[in-house]
Formats: sequence, structure tokens, C-alpha cells
Amino acid sequence: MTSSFASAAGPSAIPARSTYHHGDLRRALLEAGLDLAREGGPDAVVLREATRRVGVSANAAYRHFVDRDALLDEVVSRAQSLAADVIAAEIEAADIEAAEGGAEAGGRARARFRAVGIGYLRFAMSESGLFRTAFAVPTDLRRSASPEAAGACGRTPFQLLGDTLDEMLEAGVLPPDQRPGAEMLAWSAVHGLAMLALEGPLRDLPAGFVEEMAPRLVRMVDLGLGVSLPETTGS
Amino acid sequence: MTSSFASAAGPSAIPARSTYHHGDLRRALLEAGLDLAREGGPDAVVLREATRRVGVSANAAYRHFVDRDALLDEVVSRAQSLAADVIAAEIEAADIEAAEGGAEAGGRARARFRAVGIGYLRFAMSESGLFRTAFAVPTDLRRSASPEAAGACGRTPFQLLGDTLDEMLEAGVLPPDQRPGAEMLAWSAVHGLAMLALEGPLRDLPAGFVEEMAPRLVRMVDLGLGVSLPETTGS
DNA sequence: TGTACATCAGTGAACGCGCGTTCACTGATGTAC
DNA sequence: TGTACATCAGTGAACGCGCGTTCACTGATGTAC
Repeated sequence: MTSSFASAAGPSAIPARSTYHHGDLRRALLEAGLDLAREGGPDAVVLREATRRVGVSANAAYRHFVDRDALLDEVVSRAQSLAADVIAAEIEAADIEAAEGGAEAGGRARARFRAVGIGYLRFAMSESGLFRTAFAVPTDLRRSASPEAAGACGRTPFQLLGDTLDEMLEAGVLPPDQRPGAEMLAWSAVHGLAMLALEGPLRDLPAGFVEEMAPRLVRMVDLGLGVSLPETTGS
Repeated sequence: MTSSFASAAGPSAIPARSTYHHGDLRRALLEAGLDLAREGGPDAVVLREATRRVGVSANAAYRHFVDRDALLDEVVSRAQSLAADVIAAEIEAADIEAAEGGAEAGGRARARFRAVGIGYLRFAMSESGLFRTAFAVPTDLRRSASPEAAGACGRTPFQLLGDTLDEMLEAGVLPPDQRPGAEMLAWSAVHGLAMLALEGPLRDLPAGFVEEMAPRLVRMVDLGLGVSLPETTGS
């Protein structure tokens, strides 16, 4: 199962290699690590398996990463970056829909905010290994604002969430006293649903359960944050 | 670090033993497993270490558990049961406070509902290893309704949550159309905050952060579920 | 009340696994002259 | 343009770890007679 995100440049991850020097081993190991995370979550990011897949001896990785954690750290950032892409795409889709529906600023801001939650859950369900790698590995908040964790749009998932909260604030639909710390409240809700479904007691609920629950959940969140706006047709 | 929940009957977990037969090995291993979970979460529940602590040979465990997973399963149930106790205590405290404040049925039901969330988070923060063992191990919803996972009150954490939702429904403060699946929405919110703080990117936020956030979170949840009631002094 | 014996609940040693990591090494590369 | 040589990026073998689990065993228990 080779990553669909495999680098365009550099030798392929298939262990056919003619030269003694790999040429792009660091990147290849990172891709392999990402594949492992995709298939089995953070615990599956294992140095020996990554080198095996790249077709290189087990210790070659140490020329590029000080230890296993160094590789995992980079994989975590990449996973967050991929999450940002999914979320950004969801925001964009919601934005277009809201514009077509003729929503005013408040409604559009709320639609974008909801899209962050929907996108987060979509990523969690469609790429559960990467999701767990991105958000269920003990790490610190700093990463959530570091450039390596940003997606193509230049923003991290955490920043996208903050952006949409700011937009609701500016549009006057989020009460100002609710703004501080609102990231944590909103994040908690979607993260909890994902984790219950992936690693918790909601494990073997029917497929599609999370998808059904997601709109209700994000609605609960914005309503609970004091965003009261009539529901539009578009969501 | 010996468990404060060590069994009253049976030999102690300290590996001093005179008889060839242990006498109560199954229980002792379970207690040791619970201690391990308390100290290091589910991954720390390791057969060899449990037998080491009990002072018994490594394979003796196989007389009482078919494999490591069988031990872990029981530890998970016990951990859920302990969570139920903490939550039940929180409910009781809230109940007394609400009664003293002269709250009517709706206010009391909401206070009890909120207490479930507060208790859940209290357990998560004070017994993080047990919490992760109880709720962050891939398992199925059935356990959440099984007698082994019930606390002293005879109810599991999941059942306590459902109970308080039903009470709000009966008191007329929860809109009936919101009731189905409301467990999942509420559970997601508190579970997410706990997981972000314990195993995710909120890892090294200042101590007390979750405690500060908890009341806001549960308020967000009931408001988001459509429970609108004036705030009383008591909460 | 005593005893033979099946059964139960332990022991000690070992196996195989896969991991992260280190060691001494060698082939390839590129730069100074 | 050619060459000596430092440096870089790999190799192969090995170590130690801790785990789950199995094997053949033995000490203790309790029950039938």
C-alpha cells in the first residue's frame, strides 16, 4: 500500500535501487513513516519497518533522524498538515454553498466554522491512522501553530479553527465573552466523537454513525457557544 | 505505589508469601493490573509485571486468565466501575446543592446532568491512567452496559449519563427531539477535552486548565442540546 | 480416621519475536591542489 | 584535467530488552473409599 502522497521527485519507495547512495533517503523514510501511520496509527511508525520498505539497512535511518521519535515527530507534523488540507477544502465548499444560498456575513462565518468540525471528523474517519497520529500523540500545543503542521493554505488545523471563530466574532454572531478559549471547547467536541469512535467504546457502531452525528454535534457546539442564528437551508 | 483499592481479603500484593499456593491469585493479579493501569494506562497492563508484583512466576497467570487480553478486559471493566463511583459522587453532591438552593425539578435534573460531565473530567484528571484504560481502549459499547462496569450504585458511567438525560426529559427541560443519541453528543464533548489534555496537543497546558474549562464545557453542551433554563446561583 | 489418588495451582527454563540502537566497516562523492 | 584524500551515506552483524507464551515439571489440596 504505497502512499498516494508519495513524493514526485526522488527514487520510488519500492526497494529496487541500483546506486549505493539512495539519494533522497530522508524524504523516502518520511513517506514510509507516513504510510505506516496511515495504516496503523502512531504506534506503527517503526524505524525498522520504514527502512525495510525503503529497501535500506536498518541503521541507515540514523544518518537522517537522531532516533525514532525524531521521525515520528515529523510524521505527526505532516499528518496535521494533511488534516489542514481536508479541513480547508471543507471550508471552501461550505463557503461556496453559503454564498450561493445568499447568506449574510454571520451565516457564512457560521458555515465556515461548522465546516472545520465537519472536515475534522471527515479526516478522522477517512484517514483514521493519520488522524490518530496527528492528534492523539502526546505532544504540545506549540506544534499546532508551527509552520510544518500547516497545510497548503499555510494554516494549521488549530489556526483554521481560530480563524473561523474570529470571523464569527467580527460578524457579530459570537458573543465576545465566549471567544477566549472557544477553540478548546469546539475542538473537544469533535475530537471526542472521533476518539470514541476510533479508540473507544463506540468502536463498532455501524459505519456512518459518525457521519450522521457530525452535523448534530457541530450544531450543538455553536448553539452552546451562544451563536444563535436561524438555520438556513444550506446546512 | 500500592493500590488504595487493594482487596481487604486475601494475601497482600507484596511478594512475601509462605504457602506454595497463593490462595487468591486471580484477585491479586487483577489488583496488580489495576495498579499498572493507574500508573501507566492500558499499555502498562503487562502480564509479566503483574506476576512480578504479586511475587509469582510469570506463567502462573495462565491458570486464571487465558491471555493478556483477558486480564486487560477485566481491568477495563474495573476502571469503568471506578469512574462510575466518582461520577455518582459528583451527582450526589450536585443533587444536595441543588436541593439546598431550592431548585425545581428542571434545575435539579440539569445540575445532575452537568455533574456527570464534571465527574467524568474529574476522574480523567485525577486518575488519568485508569481513565485511559476505561475509555481509550478499543472495545465495544456493550461493555458500557455490562454489570462488571457498574459502580457501587449499580450503574455504569454510560448509564448514569443516560439517566440524567432521561430526568431532564421528564422534567421537560430537554426537547424530546434532542433525546435520541444525546449520550453521544454529551459524551463526545467531555471525552474530547480529557483526551486532548491527556494524550493530545493540550498535553502540557497549565495544571488546572481542564478544571477551569470543565464548567464552560458542560454549559456549552446543555445549552447546545436545547436546555434553556436561567442559571442558578449554585452552579 | 486413615489413605490412595486425581486434580489443581503453582515452578523454572526456555522460545521466538520485533524492536531501538551501536559498532566497526566500506563504497561513493566531491573538493583542494 | 587529473588525482589524493577527507567526508559523507550507506552496510552487516550484533546487543540487549521485555514481552507473551509454551513446555515439562512438582508441591499442595481435597475427595472417595
